[in-house]
Amino acid sequence: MKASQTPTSTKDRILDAAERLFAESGYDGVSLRQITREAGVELALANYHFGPKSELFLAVVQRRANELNRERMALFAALSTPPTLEGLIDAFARPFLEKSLHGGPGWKSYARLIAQISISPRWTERVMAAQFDEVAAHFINGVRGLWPACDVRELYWAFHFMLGAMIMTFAETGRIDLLSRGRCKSTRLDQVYARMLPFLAAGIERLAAQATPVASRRGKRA
Amino acid sequence: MKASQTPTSTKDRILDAAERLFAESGYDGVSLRQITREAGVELALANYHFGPKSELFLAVVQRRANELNRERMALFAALSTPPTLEGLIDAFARPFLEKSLHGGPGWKSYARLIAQISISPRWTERVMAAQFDEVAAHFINGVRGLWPACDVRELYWAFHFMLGAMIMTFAETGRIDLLSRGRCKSTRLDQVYARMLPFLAAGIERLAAQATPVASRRGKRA
DNA sequence: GTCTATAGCTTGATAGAC
DNA sequence: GTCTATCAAGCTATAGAC
Repeated sequence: MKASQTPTSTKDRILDAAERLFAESGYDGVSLRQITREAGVELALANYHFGPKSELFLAVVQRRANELNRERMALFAALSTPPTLEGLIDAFARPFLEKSLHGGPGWKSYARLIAQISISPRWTERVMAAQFDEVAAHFINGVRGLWPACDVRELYWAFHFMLGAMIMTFAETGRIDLLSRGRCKSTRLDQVYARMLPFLAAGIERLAAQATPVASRRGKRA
Repeated sequence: MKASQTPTSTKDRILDAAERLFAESGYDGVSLRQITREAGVELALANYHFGPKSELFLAVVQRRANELNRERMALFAALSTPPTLEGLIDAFARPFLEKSLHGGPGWKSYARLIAQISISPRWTERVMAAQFDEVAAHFINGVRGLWPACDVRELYWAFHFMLGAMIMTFAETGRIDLLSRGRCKSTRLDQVYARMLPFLAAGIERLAAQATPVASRRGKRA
């Protein structure tokens, strides 16, 4: 974007540090002092550039949300017509996977941050709905095209379950590593992803099929 | 348990208030002053009864974890032999559903608290693994009995996705209410649960079937 | 844009009287 | 077990010099 050899601007240094720390300890678990210390800048600069702490938090979320949404929309646009269900799920989830795997450590932090926000009613409306509902609606519409006679509510619920599984996956909590005594590794996102896709596709298919009148069923099969 | 007409002990008043507030704002989002004020007791009593704040937090989690685990184990024990997959999922998830629906407001708070803890690596080992791994292993073993030739790792991952969907459901964030413009209601846990069960069963079945050598497949079907 | 200095509060924890 | 009082540290936010 910016063609210059300055290592990183003060604003970006603050955003990076805030992202890392918020992801680790949550909004209330981090102070502006910790953030500016980590960023190597003076305390007062956080307020100067972003205003109050809550605005800094929103700025952290927004920075990557736009990029994520753009990539998701691009993948939706590139799908075959009609798309496959797995294609739709993949278009929604893959940008997160790719960023987390190859986008640098900031994206890993971001994934954990989104996980916290997704779970907390406190940020649901201001952050989740505001940033992600448009793309979510796009996904739902795509699935709807595959089961036109299915009650939409089933598809909303299916999306809700999908979100839960995705968030858990990208948060990389390490829980499954402990439970499986090391046989599974949360950090091997590529391996988890390869299982998540069929798991979610099967779940969505069953819900949709159950709610579709037999007379109007297409011969849909994996 | 305790046959007395005392309304509630100081310890329980503190636990109840802490549960409600921690669930709402997270560990760092609540002060001991808020908790004791809400409980109607003096600040110093929190420390007297529970020690440092972190210990109070653990006490809040443990109080209901034992009850939950006991009920889950009872349901596992009452399953048919061999159990059905939906029966196993139900045994694991239903206690949470019933408590959240009819156990009083404390259980609703508890559900949100567990959601936060499940997502945060900070509490994964000390809380989630310590409190819930035993029952989780029981669940996995049950599923394993249904697909003896299936690689266990697939079942761990399936459990991981299931947890994500469950947590998202019981947290009742209201996200899906906004996204669906009121057509779905997070608070109608009974309705969500009726969809969650087949969704998860289908997902687990597909993962297990994919990883099971064709030669050893039983004629398993919904 | 950056820095120092500080105001005004809140925090977790405890000491000591009852 | 409960209360009051308090400490030392941390917090967000800002005013004002450069």
